[in-house]
Amino acid sequence: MSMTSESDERIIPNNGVDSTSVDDANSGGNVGPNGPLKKGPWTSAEDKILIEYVTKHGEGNWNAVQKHSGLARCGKSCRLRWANHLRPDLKKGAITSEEENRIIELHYKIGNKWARMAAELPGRTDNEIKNYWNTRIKRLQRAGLPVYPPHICSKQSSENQQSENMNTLSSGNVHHPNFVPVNSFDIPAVEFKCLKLNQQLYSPELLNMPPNSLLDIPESGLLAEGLHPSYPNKSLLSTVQPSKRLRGSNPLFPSLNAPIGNPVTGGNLYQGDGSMQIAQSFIFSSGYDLSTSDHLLSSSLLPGSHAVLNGNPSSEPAWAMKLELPSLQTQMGTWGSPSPSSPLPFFESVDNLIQSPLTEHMQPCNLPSPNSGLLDAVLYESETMKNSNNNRCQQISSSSNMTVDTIDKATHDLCQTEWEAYDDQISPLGHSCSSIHSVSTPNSLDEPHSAESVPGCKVKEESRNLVPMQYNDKVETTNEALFPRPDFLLGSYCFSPMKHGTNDHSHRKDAIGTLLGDDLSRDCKQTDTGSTSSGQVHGHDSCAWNAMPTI
DNA sequence: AATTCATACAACCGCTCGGAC
DNA sequence: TGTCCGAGCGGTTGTATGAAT
Repeated sequence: MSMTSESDERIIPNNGVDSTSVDDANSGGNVGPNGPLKKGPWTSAEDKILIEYVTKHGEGNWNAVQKHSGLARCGKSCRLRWANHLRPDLKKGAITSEEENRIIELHYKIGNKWARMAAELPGRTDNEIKNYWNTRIKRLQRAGLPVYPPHICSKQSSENQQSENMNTLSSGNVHHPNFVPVNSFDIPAVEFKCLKLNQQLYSPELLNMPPNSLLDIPESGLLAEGLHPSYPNKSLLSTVQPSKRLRGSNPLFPSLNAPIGNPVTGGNLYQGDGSMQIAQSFIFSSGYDLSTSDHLLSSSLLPGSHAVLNGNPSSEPAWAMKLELPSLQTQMGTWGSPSPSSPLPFFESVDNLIQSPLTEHMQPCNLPSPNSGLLDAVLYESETMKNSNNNRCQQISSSSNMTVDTIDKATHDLCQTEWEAYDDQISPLGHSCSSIHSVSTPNSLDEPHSAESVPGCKVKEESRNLVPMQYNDKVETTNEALFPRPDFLLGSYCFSPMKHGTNDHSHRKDAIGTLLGDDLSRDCKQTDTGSTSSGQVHGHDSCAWNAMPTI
């Protein structure tokens, strides 16, 4: 566009006001050492200065640019300008059809993760892709066309089908030739235990649905609960991503960087990214070939869960929602359902999801991680000790003594209740989220029923409260609820060696100390103060934990 | 020719994260 | 351990451009 990089004798815009003056006027109090920081379009002179600076000093330390080069631009602006326009490796010109297909495919899989999409498209920037996508979405929406071409969907569906035959991946066998554990450690089985659960939760009907139809399924309930929010994904990613950081898009479990199921507000509706991206990011960051990664990915996760907001009880028409939604809503209307506005097919599937016999899904969760067996054993022992000592907690959690059958029944009742209550919701989609969420995740402190709602295992309340997630204080509350299982914690530890820092060790010490009883009183206290709901979930977690070999 | 509208894209903004201190 | 700051991401806004009326 001509708006950038005119000569220093800038073309005066239509409004007759010199843009330089405008920029200066808009600088809005941002004052650098060289005067007010300029905003607005870059001039070629500024570009030149920036290029020279970067050539000389390299990328990074952007805030130093204005100091050393005299450029009246903030570091942020410099970085953006360089990344989006001045980088020598940028590919100019229109998006090619191949690139377009790739973008569509990637968006189908990972949603609005522009930076990661850009990483998959050499020479293209996240901004470029984002703009392209947004305009494309608008165009398609206006035309009433599907966002994702059928061939993309069919491809994904077929891959999903194929992936069903790859259960071994989800049972801890992650030794795919292309799946090279970074830093010479295996992927913790805890991760794949949960993946397996998810895989089984995803019925074929669900798999064949447009992926975004599943957006209601909270990641926290289907996958994230087995994962640690502060996974040292960055290190993993760094093996394939030279860039310093692709925050959000890169994290191995990006969704977990964000609050999952805010226990106070009753659930973060924006948590939708994760169930898909957890694995996707993992695949990406593991250097796993995308074409093959689909198997792994699909075996555990459905693509398209990126589209968030599905829980938003909005009464607006689907197309009126945020851009990311079309991938959910419009797909439903376009391909999935004869009635574009009807969510019924989706709910039918979700209903199956909830009503399906989770008990059997829990069974495979019992295999200890091949590489964490010792720690698991230690933790299990600590758990056993705790069981004997922590009667008070057990009393508080009366559900701890529930039998499997009892819990199954309770769960069934809960599901019934939830789905009956759905009638009262403005948005059934939104409630579908909360319904599943209530079964699978602790999204609210005032849902004690959920704690006992998970079938398939005896719930060990104390185990749920066992781990004080000090790993990441920002999600501590959530973590306590979502990742209470010791072997889950260990799962995070299995990754910890990759996280360079002093905290890992201390975290490990803290957690193990906790597991060995340091926090018994805390556990009880938490339970007393309503954290009973913190365990309202994770039936499979508890199951896996419960089913661990007794020492 | 003037106006309106849609499109494309650059740039900004708010937020989060991780590292340094 | 907490705070600060740099870096980066995703969403949004602003604006030039072209087509349609």
